[in-house]
Amino acid sequence: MRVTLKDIAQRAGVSMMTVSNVINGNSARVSQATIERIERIVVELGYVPSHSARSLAAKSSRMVGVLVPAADEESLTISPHNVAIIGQLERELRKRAYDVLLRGIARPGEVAEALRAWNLDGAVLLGFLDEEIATFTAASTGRTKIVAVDSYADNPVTRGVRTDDFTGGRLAAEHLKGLGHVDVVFAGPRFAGHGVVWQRFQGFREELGADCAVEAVNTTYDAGVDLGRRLRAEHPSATAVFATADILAIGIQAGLQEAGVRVPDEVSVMGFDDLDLCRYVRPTLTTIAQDLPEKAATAVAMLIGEIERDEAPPESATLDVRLVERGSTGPVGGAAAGETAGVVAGGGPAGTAGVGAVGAD
Amino acid sequence: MRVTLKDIAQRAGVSMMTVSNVINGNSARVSQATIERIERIVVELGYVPSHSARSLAAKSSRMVGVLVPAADEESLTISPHNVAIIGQLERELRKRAYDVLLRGIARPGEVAEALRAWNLDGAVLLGFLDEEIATFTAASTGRTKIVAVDSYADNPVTRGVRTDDFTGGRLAAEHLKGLGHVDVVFAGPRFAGHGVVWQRFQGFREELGADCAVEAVNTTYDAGVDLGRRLRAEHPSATAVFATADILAIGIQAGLQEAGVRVPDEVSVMGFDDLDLCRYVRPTLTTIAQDLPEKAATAVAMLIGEIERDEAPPESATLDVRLVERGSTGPVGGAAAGETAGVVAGGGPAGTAGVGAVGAD
DNA sequence: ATGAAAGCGCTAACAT
DNA sequence: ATGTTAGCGCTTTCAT
Repeated sequence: MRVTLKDIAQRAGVSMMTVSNVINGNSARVSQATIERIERIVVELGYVPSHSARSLAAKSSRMVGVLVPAADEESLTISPHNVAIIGQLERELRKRAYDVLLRGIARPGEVAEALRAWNLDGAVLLGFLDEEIATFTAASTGRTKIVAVDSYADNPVTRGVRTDDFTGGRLAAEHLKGLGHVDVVFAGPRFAGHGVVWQRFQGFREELGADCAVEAVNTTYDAGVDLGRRLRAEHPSATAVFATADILAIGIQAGLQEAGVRVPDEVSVMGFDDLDLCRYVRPTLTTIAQDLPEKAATAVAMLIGEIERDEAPPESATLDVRLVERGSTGPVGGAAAGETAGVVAGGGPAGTAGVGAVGAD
Repeated sequence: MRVTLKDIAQRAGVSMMTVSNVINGNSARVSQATIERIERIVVELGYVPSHSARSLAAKSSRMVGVLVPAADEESLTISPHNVAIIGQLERELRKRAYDVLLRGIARPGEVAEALRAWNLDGAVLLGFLDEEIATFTAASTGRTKIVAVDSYADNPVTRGVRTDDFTGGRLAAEHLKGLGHVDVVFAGPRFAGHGVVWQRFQGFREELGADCAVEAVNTTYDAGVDLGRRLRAEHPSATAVFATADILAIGIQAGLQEAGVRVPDEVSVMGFDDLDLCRYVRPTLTTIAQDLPEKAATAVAMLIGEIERDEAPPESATLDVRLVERGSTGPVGGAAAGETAGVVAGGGPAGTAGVGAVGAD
């Protein structure tokens, strides 16, 4: 059968509590000699603590939930962006000896349920909409600390880690404007007066200093292809598209090319995230990069801070973004136009050539 | 405080056991009237069972582990292929009311530890090497049922779900041979006399009916690029490459193009897996497809079968594969050679013969 | 059809 | 520096 604390205690001729203290590193209360003896026996017998028992007896489970949206009970298609984060979260949590419960959420009520069922110490909410988060937290979360990634739904029980989406939008506009683009399409999922997409739009719009068409589309490759195909017909004068996700941008680019539109010579395309994917496609995708590992690390640090040191709920964190120029963006009018503006194509990476060239508005 | 069984019992004027039976659907032992009364109170009070307590008292936890390799304690970079599977596994398990513990494994001992610490009912091992699995299972796994995905390490305690890798290799060779390719390079991670890669190689080699060069490279985009760049120099006469993973093939293709080699006109490239990625690149990637959702569903079905019905350890399952032809493979000698069959093309410089792609240069 | 007792493996709060 | 006493919330086993 299972090796228990009691077994160790008997074998060592001490009480269970002493063993418990040794196991949990409460060495202050035990003599060096017994510590060593117990540790030897633990190894010898191959003792593994029961987390269920600990979770039941103590107020903590050393387990945190990573909760992701599950469209319906039928699917859990994790977005490439969330995928990257989950891996990093697991790694950060494991380093700190926390285990991870991975859970798709189909109905709002499932959040509170998951938290209480396993007596989770904390939870990371990944990519939920602001209004969903409000719903979750309305249903009292008890003692579980919560951090929301990629959400602007600040409220008494939820802090967040997010990218500086507003600045990301600004940088995108700055880049496109610098290349001479004025007539631009903003493509992303439908948004209202808040949330990640809204922030990006605000920043983009403000920096652009002009109106821009908005295309509400799903964040998928296929939706992008569809938009790319009809872009010329519906926005004949547009010279650039800014998509709120790389996967969408890549689809748009493919749709454009399929329709015979040259990228970036006729239409420039930008994405957001800087997934590995951006380097795989042709032209390579210009995008706004966010530091995913840091995002995960920050989320975990915030969570653990609250859990272990019972720190005051920290401020929500906003991480920096930066522009990554690749091949999918170029000066208005195409390479030719860029060159007549005075730049000598020297063998530098495509896309960077035009930046200084078209500088004047 | 927490709502417990006891609270429900008191409120309903019955014993805890009756409530417990209702909660667990043991309706045979309770009258219809009390069932309804109890269910009403459960909802009213918002009762959520404690999984820790249940796991402790019962012999089951209704939790299964999804264990993935973690190169070192520092990283958990889940491969795109495993990522897709994890999402599907979670979905299948959630449908059956099992929770998922996601755990990166850095040291062999961590497997047994994870299983026992949480009293897991089962575990899915994802993408471990055959020899690693042997190590895990050597350290007795107790009552926990285990299924290994993508492994050939059959042994008394581990069944597996795998792709028909041998046939996959055969199909690849058949396709390339049909296009006239004879001088071909096999690219994949180093392999010995067993395992996924070995199977693919065996099938490939046998169908090809000729010797072929083997390039041992890591399964990454960058390693692929590197190989692509030097392919012409090191294998001047080769007309095709078969890579054991899409991501690798995509890198190879990029490296080739970068070196001025046209794909597929001068060199054809094939991958394995059929990730979404294959449709995003140009030319689109010909590959061997495996049904990932089915793979996950099968793994879960096997696991649950063992857990719940205590079925005899089933046979390991081998899933079908099929060829998906896209733009990265073509007849030896290039489109020109193919055109003798009747097709006239624009003879464009870039190798953009992919589906729907129009020459953009 | 329902209940009482015992304990799963552990830890918190006090002893000593 | 170590031991004792009570549970944590649930299920099992055996009554009734």
